[in-house]
Amino acid sequence: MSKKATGNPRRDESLSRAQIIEASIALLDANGEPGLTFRTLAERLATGAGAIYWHIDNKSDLLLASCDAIISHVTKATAPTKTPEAGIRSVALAIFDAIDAHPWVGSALTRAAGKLPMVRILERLAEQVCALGVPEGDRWSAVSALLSYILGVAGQNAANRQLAQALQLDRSTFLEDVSTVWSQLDVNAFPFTRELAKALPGHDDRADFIAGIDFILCGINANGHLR
Amino acid sequence: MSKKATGNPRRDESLSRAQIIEASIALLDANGEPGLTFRTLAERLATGAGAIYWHIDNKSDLLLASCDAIISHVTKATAPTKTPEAGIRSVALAIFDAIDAHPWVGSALTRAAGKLPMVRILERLAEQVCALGVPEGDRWSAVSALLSYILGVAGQNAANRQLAQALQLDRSTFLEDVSTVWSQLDVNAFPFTRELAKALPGHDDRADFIAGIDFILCGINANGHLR
DNA sequence: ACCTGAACACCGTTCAAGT
DNA sequence: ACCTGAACACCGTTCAAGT
Repeated sequence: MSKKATGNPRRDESLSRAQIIEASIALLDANGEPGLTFRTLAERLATGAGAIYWHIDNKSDLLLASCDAIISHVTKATAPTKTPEAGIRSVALAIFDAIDAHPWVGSALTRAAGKLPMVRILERLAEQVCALGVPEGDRWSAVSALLSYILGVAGQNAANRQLAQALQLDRSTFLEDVSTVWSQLDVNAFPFTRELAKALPGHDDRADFIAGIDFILCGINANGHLR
Repeated sequence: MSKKATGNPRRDESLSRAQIIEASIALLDANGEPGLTFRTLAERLATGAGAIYWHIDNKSDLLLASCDAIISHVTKATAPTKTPEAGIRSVALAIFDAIDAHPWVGSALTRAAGKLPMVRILERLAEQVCALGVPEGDRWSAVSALLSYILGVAGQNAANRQLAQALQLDRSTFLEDVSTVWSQLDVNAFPFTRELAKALPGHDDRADFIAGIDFILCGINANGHLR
């Protein structure tokens, strides 16, 4: 009996890029960024480590493609909204939730400057900003502010999640730990942080996130009134 | 003649944490994040790789400490400003410029969730937000929005710089390259991005950055008027 | 107390060799 | 055309042994 016939069933069809990305996402979801390794990936795909390089350029290509698989799904069909403001909130929240579900997407997004995943988000934002009536010359700064803010929250959220994961803590105990550290800071040097520490454990990430979006929307609209 | 007496002059005093951090920053500035290695660092400090571990916990500790050395300097004494708004802009710009000078600080900041460098920025922002007259209950969302935005731009800027550095391109040719890629995207799928591509090469990062800060400030102030 | 430097357990990536 | 898997050139980190 050949090894191929029984044990460790080999794939029948050849490896595909889509298969690799799917397995990559599974690994990233399960064990975070350090969980994605060419060796682990090869094992999971029942192939050799080098085989992957036939379909993928390198690790950063793999990470980018995995990130794009998530983001493209999220930015695809969003339900039509009554106002452009609501549209922006809905795009933003969709990304927020995606990163909540896949923390590694946050850091991948930050490193994919100008690449497809970022562009997908940019496009949806620009679409709504345009619908808001912002003239072409002012669109860039509006879109760029929204994008930076979204990516900023994305990055921070991802970092929080990954740190909590590495320390084997759930979200709330992690926040409590940060809160206690903050409240023990030097009173003279960090009076405000000590105050804010109280609010930290109870706060709602998602609500804070849209609050920020609304601040920016307010600024964008106010700029319009000046014209 | 002993090796110690002439060649490769050994340090006279023992290694210090400050020395290590100084050397670490020099390496990071010179060759970016991949330029920082325990081996290179040890060589530069004329010591063994393991010696560093007597003073530093691990690489992430080293990166955090290096980042904090930059940020603490930047957040230290800022000139008093006429308005809190100006104060916020000045803090924000100081960080923007620091990351411009040390791109690796941007990514380090993103990964240092809740740690000292982030707290230093948070404190300065909270101070000014308080001076703005925002009541304690509303401060967190205002500070958090500003912080997320600043860290978002920080991260993106750092990513751009590091990518450009890796590709051996200067800022303007890098932006032009991104711009051409964007303008070649599918018209149906990315009409807005194609439009924005035109504005990309000419735009002023720093001006865009404060434009975003002003959007948020506008939102924070408007919230006050509702009370 | 502080340092040395070999050794360990990993990485991503390459490439001759196979089918 | 696609895959194999050993080999290469790195990493961060540890630790017995030194001073």
